[in-house]
Amino acid sequence: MSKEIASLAKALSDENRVLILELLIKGETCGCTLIDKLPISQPTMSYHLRLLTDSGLITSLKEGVWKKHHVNMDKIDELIEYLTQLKKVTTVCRND
Amino acid sequence: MSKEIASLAKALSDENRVLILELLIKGETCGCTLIDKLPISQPTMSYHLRLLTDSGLITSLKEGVWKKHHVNMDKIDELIEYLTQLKKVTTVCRND
DNA sequence: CTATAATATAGACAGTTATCTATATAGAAG
DNA sequence: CTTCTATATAGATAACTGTCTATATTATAG
Repeated sequence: MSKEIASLAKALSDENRVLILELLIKGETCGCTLIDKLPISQPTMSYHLRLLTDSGLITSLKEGVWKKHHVNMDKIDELIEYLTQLKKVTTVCRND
Repeated sequence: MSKEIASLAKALSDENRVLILELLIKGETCGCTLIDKLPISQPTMSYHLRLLTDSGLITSLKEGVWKKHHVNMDKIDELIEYLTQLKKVTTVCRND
């Protein structure tokens, strides 16, 4: 559990990756349009997209020459759920 | 914004730090009791607690010999809020 | 003042990360 | 088949991370 959370958090621990996620979620799907919007080279973008894919936060589908990327809402939900649960624990058990 | 999120995520990107957060939230407050529950040395624990403090995810208060640590719910909320907002964007703008 | 307990700092080190340039691969179009 | 476009891989590199041991600091108690 905490290992999975740490792994998702690691994927989000770089500003460029957070920005990529935002762009993807706003409707961008293709790496080629993303590179114009971030101050990184194409190989670096490829690297970040692979990391995000590995973490499960995005899914990638090859369509001819392009690759379409999508944010995996389940993983976002997983994070929200974990953090929400964390808050609940406090309200019940805090005893200092 | 995305920079702040990346920074919070980075603080959560290590399993031991996630575990520390869970222990703190369950009522633990003192580093000295934490070290018995994680497979790390005292200096390493000190290192993680400092990182968590720097990120704002926990606050630390010296009380005599001990130091009491508390999870900062505002930061947790900040993360939840951001992720929730991210989901909303999708529902409205997705056009692929 | 000295001993004990909690925490911090210093220094070392192996492993990981984000980045680049240069090059390769794969598919589409002429 | 060649050219163009999108993406991936290789190799290099500087910076950062998590960890340790050893030592220092700080506060309490005797």
